[in-house]
Amino acid sequence: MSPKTNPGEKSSKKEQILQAAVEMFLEREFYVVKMEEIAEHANVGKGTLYEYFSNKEDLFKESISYWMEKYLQNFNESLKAARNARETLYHIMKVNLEFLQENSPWIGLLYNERPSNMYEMSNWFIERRQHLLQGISGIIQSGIQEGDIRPDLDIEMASRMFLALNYVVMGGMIILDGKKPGEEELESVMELFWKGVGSYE
Amino acid sequence: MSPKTNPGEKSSKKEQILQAAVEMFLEREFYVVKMEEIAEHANVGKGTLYEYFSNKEDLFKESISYWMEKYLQNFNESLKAARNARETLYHIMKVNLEFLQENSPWIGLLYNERPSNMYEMSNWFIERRQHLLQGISGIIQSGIQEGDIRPDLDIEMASRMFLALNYVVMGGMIILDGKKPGEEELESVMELFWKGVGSYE
Amino acid sequence: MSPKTNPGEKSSKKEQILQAAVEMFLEREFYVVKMEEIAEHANVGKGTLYEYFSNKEDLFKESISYWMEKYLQNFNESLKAARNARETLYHIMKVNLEFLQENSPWIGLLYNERPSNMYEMSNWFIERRQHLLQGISGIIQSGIQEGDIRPDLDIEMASRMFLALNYVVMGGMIILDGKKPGEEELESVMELFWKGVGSYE
Amino acid sequence: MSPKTNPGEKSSKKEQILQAAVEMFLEREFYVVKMEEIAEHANVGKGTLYEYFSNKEDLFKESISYWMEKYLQNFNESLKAARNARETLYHIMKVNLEFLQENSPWIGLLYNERPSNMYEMSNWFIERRQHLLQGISGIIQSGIQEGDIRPDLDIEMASRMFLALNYVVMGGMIILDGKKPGEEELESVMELFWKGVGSYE
DNA sequence: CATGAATGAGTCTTCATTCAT
DNA sequence: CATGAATGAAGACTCATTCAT
Repeated sequence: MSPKTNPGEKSSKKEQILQAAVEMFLEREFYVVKMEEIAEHANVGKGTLYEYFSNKEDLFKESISYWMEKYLQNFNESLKAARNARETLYHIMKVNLEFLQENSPWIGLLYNERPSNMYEMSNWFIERRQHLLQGISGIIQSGIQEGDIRPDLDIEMASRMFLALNYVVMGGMIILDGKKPGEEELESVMELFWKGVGSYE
Repeated sequence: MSPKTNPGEKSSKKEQILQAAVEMFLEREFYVVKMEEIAEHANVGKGTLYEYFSNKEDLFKESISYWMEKYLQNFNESLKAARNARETLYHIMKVNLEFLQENSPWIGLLYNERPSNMYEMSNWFIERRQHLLQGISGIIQSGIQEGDIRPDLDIEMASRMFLALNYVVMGGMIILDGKKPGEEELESVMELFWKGVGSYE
Repeated sequence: MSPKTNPGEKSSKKEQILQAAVEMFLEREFYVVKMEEIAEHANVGKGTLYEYFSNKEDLFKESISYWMEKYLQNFNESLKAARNARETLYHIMKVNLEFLQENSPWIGLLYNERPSNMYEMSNWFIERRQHLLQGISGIIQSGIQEGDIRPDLDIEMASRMFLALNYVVMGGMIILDGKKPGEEELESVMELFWKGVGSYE
Repeated sequence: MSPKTNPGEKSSKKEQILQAAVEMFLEREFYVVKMEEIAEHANVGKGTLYEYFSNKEDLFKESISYWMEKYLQNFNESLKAARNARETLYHIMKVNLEFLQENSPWIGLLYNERPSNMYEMSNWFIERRQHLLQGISGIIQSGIQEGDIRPDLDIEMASRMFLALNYVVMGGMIILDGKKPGEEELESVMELFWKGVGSYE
């Protein structure tokens, strides 16, 4: 009967706040989101926020981290399944897209190179981004070993390009067009990544 | 007597402000830049800002536009020279990079898909971005006609990808690594864009 | 079962709180001491404070009263012993000093003329202070009757002066110089009070 | 016509605020005085306070200092006139009293030994207090040389006693009784200081 | 009785904007 | 036109107090 007896179903108050906070921070800028709004959105009192987070910045960091952690879990799961490089990347792109659609168009936070004035946070982001890049680099290297990917490319650059592609897909399709990309579109993007734009001359 | 009588030597007060404003907005977030700072930086009184701009948001828009217009001029010039698609794109990438290095790492403003809460502004950006995309689409289409680019690709997607690549190149090299990308790196990026990552099967 | 069944060994919860509260209020300002801190210091829950005291002001008053009552007991005992005026006053000064050293430099609360904005409290203090003044007045009157004190002085003023001297002695020696005044210093202060500064003309 | 043309008559805005602030801080505790009230009392906007003082504590310090400086000027002038010790001290007491009546009953701030938690301020006070004590010590020493004051007394203690007496006079007469002490009362206090309470046995 | 999680009224402080000079 | 002193609306944060358990 107590809220604690049902831990899986009813999130703790801290998570309740975290959930409300990400939603707002992912939609609007840090400076525009007001603590009071977050409290309202989370159905708690203004003071309660400060029971769990020492200040706005802390709440911001923790809420973004909270969300990003979930994103990275997703990403890591995509890496596990044994598949060839192309399929793995395709799968990542797909799962990624689904995650974003369910959650928020805000993976930009992760891809964005923008140097925030919240330097501490910025470092946190850069680290996570490195993690993503390394994961992708790994796939590309496997791809090279298996002969699927040409061995003469700049691996790091290619990884970054893949990240950017996700960004493009996300940005172009979800945000701007507001449509859920189907297999077709994903395939088209993968083709670009795989074959490039050049024609066989 | 008018400040315009000396156009080449002394920029008008409005331009003076504009110049100071971009510099600050390109470096720090909108909400962090204070009107007073801009006034100081521009060597004018705080009240003077309001002689030329109705409010902070307006100053922001105008100053960013001012800067972006210069960027677009650059971009448009890259389009003019008669060259094949690949050379044109390469040239755009190069000039783009140089412009950014001389100015600021902030082309993110242009590439960023992030929907600002300044919706009006956002639309302005989206329009300019469309202009960029159309320019690139044009080049790609020419490329297709000339047989340099394979005709079966999704042109819009490819254009977006090119934009993202610039962002990635810029972000990865200038901001994160702090190094000036040379011909070599640019070539490597173009290769990726052109050939993709896949090996010749 | 009641906490009072063990009166000597374990003080009641109320006294526990009272004790913790005085210690804090005597050291830091009313507005700086937080209810939560008091609760922690007293090893009780925050809510428990409100079981025994209706609010912070009440707790303040009661805790200060609690402490002051102990002080007044001390004072009253000094009055009892049959001695001549000078010895009694000397004794008061001495005992007073000892009490302060064992407890806190905060007799200022009692001597201080400062009108607090807690007017109710202020009245309480003034009453206690009157009690002190009356006790001292009584001694001085006895001294006059016994011929030890000159009969032409302003008794009330002299009483106040004696109080102030205690304050000055206390303040000057304990707080500022941080030294324990010995018989010598006390004697020197009594001399001043007794003979004044003037030379025999 | 401009307010600046009449500098002696109409105080600058900073002084205007300072004046309002002392009045409030001298009457009520730091934590009880609200910035908004001060602004109202000074007839300026809330924001204006922050044009001249960086925060509440700063305003407090500056306003108290401002007032105390005026007090010390007064005190120093009392020292100048060539008179014998007793007359000088009497004069100090009198002028002191007048100053307090015109200004505020708050010289307690200066006499008070209470260690504030605003340590910086506290040091400032202690220094000023030392200045007072030294001034008085000087007078007492002169008195000894001139044979008016007995040479065997503890000069520092006597100085402190004199300060305390002023406190007593101030507290007892102005604050508690609310009456303006006349020559008679002052004389009575001086007598106490001079002759002490003891009778010639 | 005891508790401490939850609360929101109340503060200080910032800063875009105005307007008298 | 140019200025910067003045302003107050708005927001982050604190903490005494309540109340469900």
